[in-house]
Amino acid sequence: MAGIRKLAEHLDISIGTVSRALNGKHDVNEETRKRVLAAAEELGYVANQSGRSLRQGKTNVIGLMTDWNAEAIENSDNFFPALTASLQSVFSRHKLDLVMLPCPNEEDRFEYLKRMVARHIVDAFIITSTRRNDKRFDFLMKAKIPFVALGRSASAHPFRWADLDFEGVAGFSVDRLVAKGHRRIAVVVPSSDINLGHVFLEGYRASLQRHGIAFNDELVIRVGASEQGGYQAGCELLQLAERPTAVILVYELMAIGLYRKLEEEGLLPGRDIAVIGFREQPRTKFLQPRLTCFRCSLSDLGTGLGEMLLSTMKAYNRFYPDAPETLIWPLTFAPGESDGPDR
Amino acid sequence: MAGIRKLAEHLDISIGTVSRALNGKHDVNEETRKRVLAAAEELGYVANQSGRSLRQGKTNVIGLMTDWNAEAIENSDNFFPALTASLQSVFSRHKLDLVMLPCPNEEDRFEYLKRMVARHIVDAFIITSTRRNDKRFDFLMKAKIPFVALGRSASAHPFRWADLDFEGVAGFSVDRLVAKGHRRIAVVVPSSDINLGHVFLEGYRASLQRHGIAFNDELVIRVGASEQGGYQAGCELLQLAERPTAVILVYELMAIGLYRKLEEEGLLPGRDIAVIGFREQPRTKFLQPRLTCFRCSLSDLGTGLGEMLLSTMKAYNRFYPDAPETLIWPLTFAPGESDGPDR
DNA sequence: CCTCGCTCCGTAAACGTTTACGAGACTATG
DNA sequence: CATAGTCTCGTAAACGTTTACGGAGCGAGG
Repeated sequence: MAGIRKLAEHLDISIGTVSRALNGKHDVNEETRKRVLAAAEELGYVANQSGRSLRQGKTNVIGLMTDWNAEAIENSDNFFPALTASLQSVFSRHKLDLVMLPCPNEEDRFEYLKRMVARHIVDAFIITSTRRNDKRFDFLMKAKIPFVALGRSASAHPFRWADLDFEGVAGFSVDRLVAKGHRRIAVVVPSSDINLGHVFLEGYRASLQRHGIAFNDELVIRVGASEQGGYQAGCELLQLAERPTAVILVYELMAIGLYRKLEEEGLLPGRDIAVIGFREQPRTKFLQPRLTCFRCSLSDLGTGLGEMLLSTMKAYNRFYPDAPETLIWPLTFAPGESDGPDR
Repeated sequence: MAGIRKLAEHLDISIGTVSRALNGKHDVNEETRKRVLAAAEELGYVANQSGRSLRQGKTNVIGLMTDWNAEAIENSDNFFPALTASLQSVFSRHKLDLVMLPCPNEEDRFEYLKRMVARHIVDAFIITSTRRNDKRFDFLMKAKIPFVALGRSASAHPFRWADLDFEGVAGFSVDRLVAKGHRRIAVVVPSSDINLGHVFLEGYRASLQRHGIAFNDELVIRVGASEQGGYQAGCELLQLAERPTAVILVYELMAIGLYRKLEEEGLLPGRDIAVIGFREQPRTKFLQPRLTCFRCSLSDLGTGLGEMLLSTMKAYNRFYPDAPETLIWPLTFAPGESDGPDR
């Protein structure tokens, strides 16, 4: 309720000067500034964000847009909360607040984004769960709104993104399995249009080619990105005429369902079929035999994403989008027993 | 960029009428309203939130405040995301948006809240991780800002809250363990001032008394609300001169650490010591032997909380806070083998 | 003494809405 | 015909900031 006007007349100073003093403008006497700051502290004055936003045409708020229906929440398994922590800490140094924009998916994600843009509720976006064909990026670029993406897309125009190193993981996994003597290596990817599936498959394909192994479409299983999906993948794998000797999972929770299915069939990961998972998570740590997979620091990834967005916002008018920056985030190998003994 | 002014002159109508038409006021010709709505749709006009907020003195945004340092995120394990889904769906029906206010805890939670209040960034709050002595509630009530809490507190003034049924769980668990012949029942609670520990202990105490068992402070273990906390609790339990025959964990992830410690000592839950966990989670489902615990529908709890807040906001000026409403959320029993066979 | 530049501050106009108020054009009622 | 009431709509004043502009005061240089 304070208001800058109250503060000004309490100090017997014009509101313009008060505003300048609080915002650190240089054309104000240091003595005056001290008085203003002291009075603001005393009266508990904080600038009303609506007024400021209206005048400045910006809100100092960053929006993290996520798919957020019940299923997505369950399967994302604390991924975004872990990311927000480091994002938050990067942004807070620049007086920016982070809010999550949970898209309830009943309506289209594109419509949701458009509404958020029109409402002028945030200055910039972090877009996640990128699809291969994702209208959101061209829209944001046309609207000249800064953003970065977590994940790639097939947009015609370049934009800034960060992503996990799917190519690296695909190459490493195939190399390792081939070295152990495997030739029939299946891969399980999410069935949705989410882009990471495509990226991983490209890496997988290239790796096979390097080893002179023909790509076999039958060995690509597409299921939901969940535990249940992993179970279903297990069913499909075991129904193949010629059973694969190894399988790579592109989403971590799938490992849980796959293990369950294998156990039902009396099969043991690492002995009867080699299994490599993707990202290690608390829930996959308890699998027996221990899952061979990769580790990834989400907090560092968040920091990288945040700084990328800051640089985008700063440089926006000058050279964006001619200088897209991208970031491929490495994962470190975490060997278990599930991919079998070395040969 | 559209702006209501552009829209008005495109229609050759005053901006006042346009605004009234869009907001569904009754003093506008139906014919005119149709034209306005059509033009708004065509030009993609959506009201600028800053302007509206400034004029109306409200933002139509609800803030969900959470402790959100790295540790809290890890240990909350998808609890809040699951809650936001149902909150979101309740609020969206009333044209309200939900944002998460992640308090990075470096600074005091109280200061953080005060800043958010002064910034006028949200109309109402949902407060979580309530402490026994929590200054936030009295502050919000004095400031006349609507809120509900997830969890109770020891505030002098009544306010609206929802909470899990700790008393019910405590009573049920003690009853069950006593029926199985246990007399030396330990309990592990979070060591922080978080209020649920106190509530649970009261229920535990009352239950013991009903069964004529003396309360023994030695059997109350206080550790961090995490896997590691559970491990540490295991260490402390096993060091007691006279080992308890049963233990109740007031935070679910503790079970994982406790199992690990017991395994290291060659002890089996359910055979050598009875264990009852609190809320079942994906991560606790895999424990062997299966953990005896309780289930809870987070989405229904979120709906309840959301509606409680709506009613608070609506009724605010009339009878709040003289008519506090509270909600104790039930959990259903999910028996496993970890609490031993019946006798 | 005049002019220039510098420092500091006040004035007032925006930003995009909502809404109290009043006015004009009707209709109904007497 | 006068009056009151109803239905529409335009006018203009807020809401709380930030910021372009200009002016007052003062010292320095000519």
